[in-house]
Amino acid sequence: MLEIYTKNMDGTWFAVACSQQKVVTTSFGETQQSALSHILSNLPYNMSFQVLHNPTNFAEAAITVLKTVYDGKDADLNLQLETADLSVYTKKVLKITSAIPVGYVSFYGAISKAVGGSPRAVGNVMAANPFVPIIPCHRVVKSDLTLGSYSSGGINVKFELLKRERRGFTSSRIISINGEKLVVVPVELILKNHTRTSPWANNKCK
DNA sequence: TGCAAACCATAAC
DNA sequence: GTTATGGTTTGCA
Repeated sequence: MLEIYTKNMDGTWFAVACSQQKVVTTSFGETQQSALSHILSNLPYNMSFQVLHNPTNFAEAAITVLKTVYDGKDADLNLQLETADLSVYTKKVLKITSAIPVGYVSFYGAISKAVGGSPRAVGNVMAANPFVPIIPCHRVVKSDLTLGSYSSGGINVKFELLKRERRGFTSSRIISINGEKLVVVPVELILKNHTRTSPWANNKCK
């Protein structure tokens, strides 16, 4: 039986769905309803579940990880994620995305070069990411250094997440995961670019 | 800059 | 099966 647990921390609702000591999907949102409905949209249509009022230790621990990542802190990502139902391609994209360190971002195109497929296909995987923000799809941006989009909350949320992940890095680097190489650049580059071009950051529309 | 075409894994018919 | 849809990129005017 799938168990769903939601919790409000510092004004944001976090939600996890777990089964057999594994995380099946996660979410967060402004309201309990938005977090919950996002969770449900990631589940098969008629899967049965129960909403926990008293969390298991595992659910509580999972929520804590969500909150830690959300706050831009370095998290210990030792959670078991249930990926059995995902396609091979999706798993590859999620895996390489999870290797992007805090304080850096990468690009849709860079990821598609590493794992195959096209930038759009990578974007599709991100949009359907079952493990936000544990799998840091907010660290994937467009190659022109603009944010792109963010389906779980919009680009304002993406921007805030990245802002909290600033670590003061100054140069890009290449990380290697399973022999595949991926360029990552300091998140500061994106923040700088965003404040310069964003309509709401400088009070100007265009 | 702005637009159009190519990109390719999924979801929806 | 086939078509439609993107969290994109690139090239060309």
